[in-house]
Amino acid sequence: MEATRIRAHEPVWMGRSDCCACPVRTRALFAHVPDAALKSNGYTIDLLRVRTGGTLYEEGATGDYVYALRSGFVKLMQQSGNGNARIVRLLHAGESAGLELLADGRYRHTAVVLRDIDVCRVPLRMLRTLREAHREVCDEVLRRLQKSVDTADYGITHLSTGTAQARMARLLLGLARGKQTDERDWLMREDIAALLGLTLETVSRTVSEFKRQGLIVEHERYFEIDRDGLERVASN
Amino acid sequence: MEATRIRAHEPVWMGRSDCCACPVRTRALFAHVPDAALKSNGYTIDLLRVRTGGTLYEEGATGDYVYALRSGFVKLMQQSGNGNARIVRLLHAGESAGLELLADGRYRHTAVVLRDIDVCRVPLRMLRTLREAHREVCDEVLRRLQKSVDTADYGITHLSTGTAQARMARLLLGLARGKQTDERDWLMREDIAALLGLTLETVSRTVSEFKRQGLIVEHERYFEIDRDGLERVASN
DNA sequence: CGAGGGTTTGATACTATTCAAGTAACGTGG
DNA sequence: CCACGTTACTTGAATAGTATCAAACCCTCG
Repeated sequence: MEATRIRAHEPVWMGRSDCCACPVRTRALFAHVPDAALKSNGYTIDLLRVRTGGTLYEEGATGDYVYALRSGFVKLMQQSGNGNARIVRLLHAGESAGLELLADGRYRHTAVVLRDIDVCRVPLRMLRTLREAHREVCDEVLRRLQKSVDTADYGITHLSTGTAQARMARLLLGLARGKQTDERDWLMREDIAALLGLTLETVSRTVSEFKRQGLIVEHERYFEIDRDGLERVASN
Repeated sequence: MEATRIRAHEPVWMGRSDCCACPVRTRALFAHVPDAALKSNGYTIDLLRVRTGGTLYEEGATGDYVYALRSGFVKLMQQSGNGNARIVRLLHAGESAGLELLADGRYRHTAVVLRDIDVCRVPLRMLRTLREAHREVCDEVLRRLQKSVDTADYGITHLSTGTAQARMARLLLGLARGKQTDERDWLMREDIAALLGLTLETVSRTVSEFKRQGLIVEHERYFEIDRDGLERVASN
């Protein structure tokens, strides 16, 4: 069953993607490209499904595809000097991965699926072509890169600074909409650790401590949070 | 003399900047824009000089100018949840600051001068105009944003991960060209601390320890470094 | 039922922070 | 020119915070 287990992580071809009928059309990479230009430009976008644990691409590899996430949840990881990898960003539906190919054709991270994804595989050459023909694509790429910068800066300033409790509080506040986290954004302790630059054990202890203090309640795959309480902890 | 001390940090107008004669023309923001388009577009770029300790702009403020650094050294800082600020990036000649205005008109960092700068103050509207007229400007902005992403990711993965010694070693290796750091890139202990997410005292102790181990020799305003030794420390 | 993944907890060692004191170099004003 | 304050840095001692190693727990799944 070795082969089956590996295959479970392989991308599955789900058909040719039709951008014009994309569920996230309005916030997609090609949101402002006319339907006509999308339909006939000589390139095709494939729609792939990748299961939890699968990989889109590896850090340092060259590649010819940029990915646009339709649904699911992905982590972008980088190897630190020593062995342990660090998560630099999390991606949700509507976001894209691998845009760095535009600069020099090489992926910066290893993209690992945290929750089954449907993803559009966009040929780099198609993106280049559309970017040249349509100013709006330029703008959209710029917006996405700026968002990456902002998220990375947030990672430095808020998720890599302060005590374990402060970092954890900020992460929970960032993940939650209202007073609970989305179960689609569930992270295991190990991933939280890689995101905050801590060990799995410290994260586990911090979560336990928050529970004791009544700052969070853990449910099946989401946390119920006390925003005011966590905000106090976050500013320590 | 209070007024004088403040004035010493104020930008000084050095004249109108002539991009066509820019010392860093080939690697400038408008490197690939024809001379003609730069000379007559209705906007002017002023050349300013700001002394060490001066500020280009403040985090959270709206603004109408993007800055292109001709010479000198700048730190981009962000306030963390608690009081202490964190340095997220350092800028050198040829790099630009405030490109995030293109996204939503608001500066993300406080830009503080570490070493006297000459800087071109580019009106945001001029940048927008040239970006629409010249695809190369789009590409140049993209390259710069991608570099920001890369630098920020490096900050997470290498400068905010591991022991104080490992982070410090990576910083020194990053700052040095060959076997010594450039005295134009000199950082005080406090800034190193803000860059690595450590305290000033820890940085001081780490530097002392490196000296004892013969990994570095401190000169007037630069370090002589043992690359192999530091690389060993960096991978701990 | 046994195996493995994800998690918790304890004991201990290590690392970094904090608070405090002190040094050295520099520039300013009396 | 010296006294003084300021800035940058160093060092020590006590403490707080985290990592590490080890053991055990709770599920789920074949």
